Amino acid sequence: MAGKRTDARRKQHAQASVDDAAGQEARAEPTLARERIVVTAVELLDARGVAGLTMRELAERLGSGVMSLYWHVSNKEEVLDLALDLVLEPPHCVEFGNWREEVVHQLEDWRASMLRHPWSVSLLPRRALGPNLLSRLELLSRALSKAGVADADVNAAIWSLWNHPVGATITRVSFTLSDDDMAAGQRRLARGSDRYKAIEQSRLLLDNDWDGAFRKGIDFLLDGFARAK
Amino acid sequence: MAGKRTDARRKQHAQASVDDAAGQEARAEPTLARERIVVTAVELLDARGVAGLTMRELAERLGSGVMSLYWHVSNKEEVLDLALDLVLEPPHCVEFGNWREEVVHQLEDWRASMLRHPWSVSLLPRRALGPNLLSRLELLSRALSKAGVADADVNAAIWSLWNHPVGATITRVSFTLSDDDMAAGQRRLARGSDRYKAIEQSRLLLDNDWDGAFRKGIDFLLDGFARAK
DNA sequence: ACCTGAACACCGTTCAAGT
DNA sequence: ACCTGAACACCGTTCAAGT
Repeated sequence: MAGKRTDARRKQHAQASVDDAAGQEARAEPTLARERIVVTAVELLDARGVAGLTMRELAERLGSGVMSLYWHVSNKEEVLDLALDLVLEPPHCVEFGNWREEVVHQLEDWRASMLRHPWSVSLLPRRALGPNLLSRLELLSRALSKAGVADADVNAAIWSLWNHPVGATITRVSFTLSDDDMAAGQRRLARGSDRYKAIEQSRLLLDNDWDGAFRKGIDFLLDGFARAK
Repeated sequence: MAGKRTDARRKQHAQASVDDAAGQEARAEPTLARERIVVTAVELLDARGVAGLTMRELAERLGSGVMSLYWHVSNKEEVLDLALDLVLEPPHCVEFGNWREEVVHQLEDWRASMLRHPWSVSLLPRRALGPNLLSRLELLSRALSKAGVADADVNAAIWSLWNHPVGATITRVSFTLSDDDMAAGQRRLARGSDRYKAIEQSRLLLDNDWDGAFRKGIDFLLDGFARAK
């Protein structure tokens, strides 16, 4: 969790890690192999999940020896960082008339990106924030700056909006169970039906309009901001 | 991610898995070892994080052979499930006068539990929901039933509240960096200072009043519900 | 009913070489 | 500058036995 983050003994080329955004036009050649690795890693993650990403398997898919990877990449950790970041690329900046639509669009796009690559959400908690995540945060901040939220509340407002897709996607992924698990869950609910009375009554776990609930959640927040104004 | 969830070839005693809530008073003896394992697993996770939890290390801490664990537990996966669930035990039901305080209390307690065991939040996405998580969902549903939210919105309201601590805790954990990372992040921001103008200006990443922002987020949502009523 | 050690099929990564 | 295979120190888990 904490880990050894001090990568002083990094190979020189590794300045071009997730960390830096500048200077990406120069020396495009060596970066190419790096990109191939990351793209293939994403494919592998899509196909086999986090547990399926193995340096050995990754190398095989690339038709190279395992250790060749380590010239382009310092770690398996770094492969995960890069794969996560690749998948979270923000949308090209669309200009909407009103800031409300802009916020909704940004958050829905983010959620959609994560749902397209369900492993990404499980990597979110333990990875440092990559540049693409930072860019999204920046875009969100800008959109919200037009909303006229009180100065004292604006940061809290940004974080609340930010947390919504994160939480919603995790919830969605962890509550989307195999049919077996679903059946087991139903049985569990039925067994202790007094314990989970409210859940059963509201059909909370069966009413799976995740998209609608997500959208409504954004609206609740935005309405809440308006009221706090 | 998908994985082999069909545990037909489970040892008999393993009916007493996370799944079931009934029949926990009978035959307390064998369960004791199970509990010891889980408690020790939590200690180990607290000390060394997810990567530090090893069946071998766990056995050593318990003073037993590695394979002894497998009589009480079918998997490392199951150890993680049980550890997660143990840590998410809901608070004893306190009766508040108003539902608003009740909701706030529940969500703050949940967040605090996760922050006490930061590894728990990284396990949330990939584990099925244990009984304690379900209980929390039930308690939240009940508290909110007194809020008078429109029928069509009540489930979306519950999910929005539910997602808030999940997202907030993940954000808090992944933005709480080592000092090294913090410095690196600052440098990154400074370098592309036009790219991250809004973030810098609002001092979003430096203003680390996480508790306050979390609480305000709840209020935004609750105010949003009131408006949608 | 409960515990065990040996063994298997994997991991990520170091190192010393190759071209 | 880029790639490689052998080797090391780990993993989780199966199996066949022990008590």
